[in-house]
Amino acid sequence: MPKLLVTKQDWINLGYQEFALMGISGIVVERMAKKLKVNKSSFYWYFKTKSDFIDAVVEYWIEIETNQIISTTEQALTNEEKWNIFLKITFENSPYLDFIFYLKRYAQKHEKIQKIIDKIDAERMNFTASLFYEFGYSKEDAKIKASIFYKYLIGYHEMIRNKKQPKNYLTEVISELNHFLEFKFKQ
Amino acid sequence: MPKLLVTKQDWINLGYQEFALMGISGIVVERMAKKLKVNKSSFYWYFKTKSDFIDAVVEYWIEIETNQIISTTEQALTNEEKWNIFLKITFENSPYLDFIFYLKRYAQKHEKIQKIIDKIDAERMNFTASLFYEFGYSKEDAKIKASIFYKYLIGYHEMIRNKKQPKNYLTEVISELNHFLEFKFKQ
DNA sequence: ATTTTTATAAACGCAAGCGTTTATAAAGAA
DNA sequence: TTCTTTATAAACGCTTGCGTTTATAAAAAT
Repeated sequence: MPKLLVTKQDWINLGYQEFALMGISGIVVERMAKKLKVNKSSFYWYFKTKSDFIDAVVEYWIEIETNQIISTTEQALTNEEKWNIFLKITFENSPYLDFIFYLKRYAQKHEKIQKIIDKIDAERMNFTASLFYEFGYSKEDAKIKASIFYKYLIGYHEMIRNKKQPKNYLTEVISELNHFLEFKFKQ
Repeated sequence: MPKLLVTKQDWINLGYQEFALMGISGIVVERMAKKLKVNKSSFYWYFKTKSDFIDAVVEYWIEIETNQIISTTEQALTNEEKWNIFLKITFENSPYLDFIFYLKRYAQKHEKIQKIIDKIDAERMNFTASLFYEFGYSKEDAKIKASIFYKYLIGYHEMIRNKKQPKNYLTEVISELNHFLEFKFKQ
């Protein structure tokens, strides 16, 4: 084989980035080829169709997005530490947060994707609920609070977009969370 | 003049619809012309550029979206009635809700639009806060509660998208709202 | 009754994007 | 060493979309 200029993963990484920035309309083969400084035939070598490519990108997103949140949080030893890490990870702004936003819109016409999204949303919600349960809520309350928390989280990110997030952003967040989350750790 | 097939407002209405469905990538002159069963020269007759068209669509959105919510709500006589109308209007699903979401993404590269959005968001938030103030909160509390409410509202719509909203959706909503909104009306 | 304005059609040239086909050079396998 | 596979380049045909230009018919103005 010739010297490999661009790997399959390079394409997926870029696709992930572009989709998070512009959604499905950001996935433009020739433009991505230009960015990777390679001919588009590289794309069609690795992926039969654009649709296959999207699938690969989504799979990659699943891998890094949710799994990382869960595994990172669960590394913590104490509940308080878990909570702090969880808050930091979930509320910290990132250019990739829009990925799921655009994916939900894309899913309007792609049932398979909608099922994936429902699964991911449920996983996140369940994980949050399990955290809240550990923190002292009953199972039922934990579920309800997680549901409210998740919606608040989405709204939060929607409101801070295109704004720079201050260093002490968690202070304000926690203060608002306290309006519907009662558990408190020693500070 | 010849018999007018398609008015300027027809174009704007369609643009409004398309943008709410697909964002900026939904504004495609020739596709819209096909939908209106007219030649695209009609478009370029009314609008010098696509950018001018977007501006007109945004202006239209401002007109009908926020103003309607506020004026409809304020028609109510009692506080309880206001609250009920407000809840119904804000939580009821509509295909046009995505307009502001896509507009926020569009605003990433259009500062003028971002300023419009900030203004609208502030207006909505202020209106909500003023409602909550009427309902008994202090001015400061009303502001905080409105801020939480608005985020919850956004998250709610993000979560029910692509799902059919049950008839009694308000029951669940109110039950969750009660976790951070204390005011209650006689039922 | 002309003339002007209005609103659309038809056609044009151009750029971008899709997916395919053909060519080719480097690496690995035989 | 020859043969095969791998990864990319170059070129092609086709479609979509942009914005412009030219033509034209109906209504309004003169």
